[in-house]
Amino acid sequence: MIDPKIVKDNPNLLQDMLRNRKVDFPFTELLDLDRKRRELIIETQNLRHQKNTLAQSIANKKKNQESVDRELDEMKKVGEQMVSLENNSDAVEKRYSDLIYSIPNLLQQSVPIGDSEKDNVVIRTYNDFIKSKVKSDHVDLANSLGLIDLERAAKISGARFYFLKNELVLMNQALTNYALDFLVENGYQLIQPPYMLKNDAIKGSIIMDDFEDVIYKIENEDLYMIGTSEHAMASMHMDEILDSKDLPFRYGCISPCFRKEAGAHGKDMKGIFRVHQFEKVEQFVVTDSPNSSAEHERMLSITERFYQNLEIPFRIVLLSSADTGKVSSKTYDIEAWMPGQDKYREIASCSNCIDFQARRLRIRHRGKVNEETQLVHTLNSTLVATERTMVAILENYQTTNQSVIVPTVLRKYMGGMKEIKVK
RNA sequence: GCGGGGGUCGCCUAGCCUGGUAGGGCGUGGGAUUGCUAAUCCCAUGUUCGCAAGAACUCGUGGGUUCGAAUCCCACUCCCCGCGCCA
Repeated sequence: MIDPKIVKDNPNLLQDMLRNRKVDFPFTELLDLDRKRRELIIETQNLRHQKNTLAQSIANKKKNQESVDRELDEMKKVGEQMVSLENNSDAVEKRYSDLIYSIPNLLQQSVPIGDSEKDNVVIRTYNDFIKSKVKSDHVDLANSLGLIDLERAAKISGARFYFLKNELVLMNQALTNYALDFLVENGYQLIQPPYMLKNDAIKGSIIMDDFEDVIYKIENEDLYMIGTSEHAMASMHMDEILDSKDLPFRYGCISPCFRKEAGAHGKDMKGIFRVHQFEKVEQFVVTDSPNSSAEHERMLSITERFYQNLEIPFRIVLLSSADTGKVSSKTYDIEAWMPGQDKYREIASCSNCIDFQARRLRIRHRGKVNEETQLVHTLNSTLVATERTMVAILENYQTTNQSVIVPTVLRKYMGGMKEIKVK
C-alpha cells in the first residue's frame, strides 16, 4: 500500500506512476473518495464529540441528582444522526480502502519507462559462450531419461502438475541444499515459514487482484496457501516495532510455492517450467529506507554469483515500468538461456518493495523508545526456484548422446554423480 | 476436541466483581536542582483528522446491551496449564 497522504498532497506522482505502468485505475474516483472520506471523518468526529460531552454532563448531573431529561433527548437525536452518517460512510470507506489497497507501488527513478517487457533493459550477460549446440527441450530430455511423469500427474491432479523421478529428485534436493549452504556462507539466517497464512497476513504482501489469480484458499478456513515464502516473510514481523540497530534482517527461506496461474492459460503448458507447485529458496531482507537500494544491489549480486557457480548462460534484466510487478518499486529479473525454447526465460526475480508491504503490515523500526517510528523496507529475491532452474540445467547441460552432465557445484550433494545417462 | 487461566500504551502492572471515559512502575527524551557523577523533583512519551486551537480513536478482534463499556452479554481468535487424540 502506498502512503495515503500522497493522494491528497501529490496526486501527480500517482498519475505518472499509473501512466508509466500502463495500468487502468479509477484515479479520479480515488481522488473524490479521498476528499469525501475526509469530510465524513470530520463530521463523524463532531458527532462523537457531542455524544461524549453529553455523556459527561449526564454523569455530572446524576452525581448532583439533577434531571437529565434534556440530555437524554439530545443524545437520542445525536444517535440518529450517527446512524444515518454511518450508512453513508461505510460505503465510502469500503470503496476507498479497496482502491487505496489496490493502487500499485511508486516506481524508482532508475526504472526505464516503457510499454511492455520489450522495453526491459539488459544489464549484464554471463556465460554466453557456453550456449549449448544441442537443443532438445527439457520435457523430451527428462522423459527419455526417466526423470518426470507428466501424464500420470495430469491424471490425478490436472495440468501443470508433475512427478519428479529418480535423479531429478536428487537434483532438486541438491539445488536446495547448495542454495541453503550458499546463503549461510553469505550471512543469511535460515527460515522455513508456515505454508498457509491468515487473510490479514497475506493481504499485507500482495495486491488484491492477485488473490484471485495466484492464491489458493483453503475452503471454510481463514487460510491461504503461500505463493512464495515472501508472503510469509513479509508478514512475519507484522505489527512489530523493530530496533533500528538490529537491521538489516537477511533471511534465507525455504518453502514450496503454490500458484493458481489463472492469468496464464495456454502459456508455457509444456513440462515443469510453469507449474502450480514448486520449491524455492528465497532471500528476504528487512532494512531501513537509507539502506534499501544498497541491499537490493547486494541481493542481486549474490543471486548472480549463484548462477555463475551453476555455470549456465544467463543475463540480468532491469524491468521496465510496464513490466514491474505491482508491489515492487524496482525489479531485476535473472533470465536463463533455454536452448529448447531458443530464448532467455525468467528463473529468478529480485525486487525492492520499499515501504509498500511494511505500511500495510505495520512493520516499523526506531532507534530509541520515544523516537518517531519509521516504516521498514522489504526486499525479496529468488535465490533458486528449483523446477525452473532444473529446466535450465537439463537443457544447457545436455550432451549429443542424450545424457545430461551434472553441474560441478551440485555433485557433492548428489553423491558425486557426474552425469545422468540413458538407462 | 474438553476443562481452567489469561491477552490493558515500547516493556511490566492496576482497574473488571460494584459501568462514568485508562492509573502506577520501568525504559526513553526534555527541564529543574546540585562542585562533578549519582540521587531527587517536574513535564513529555500510541494512532488518526486538522494550518492551528482542538477533537476523535485506542484496553486481543467483531457484534450486542446502555445516555455512557477496559468493565456487563454473545461470538471468534491467540497464548499458558491440565486432560484427550496424534506424525
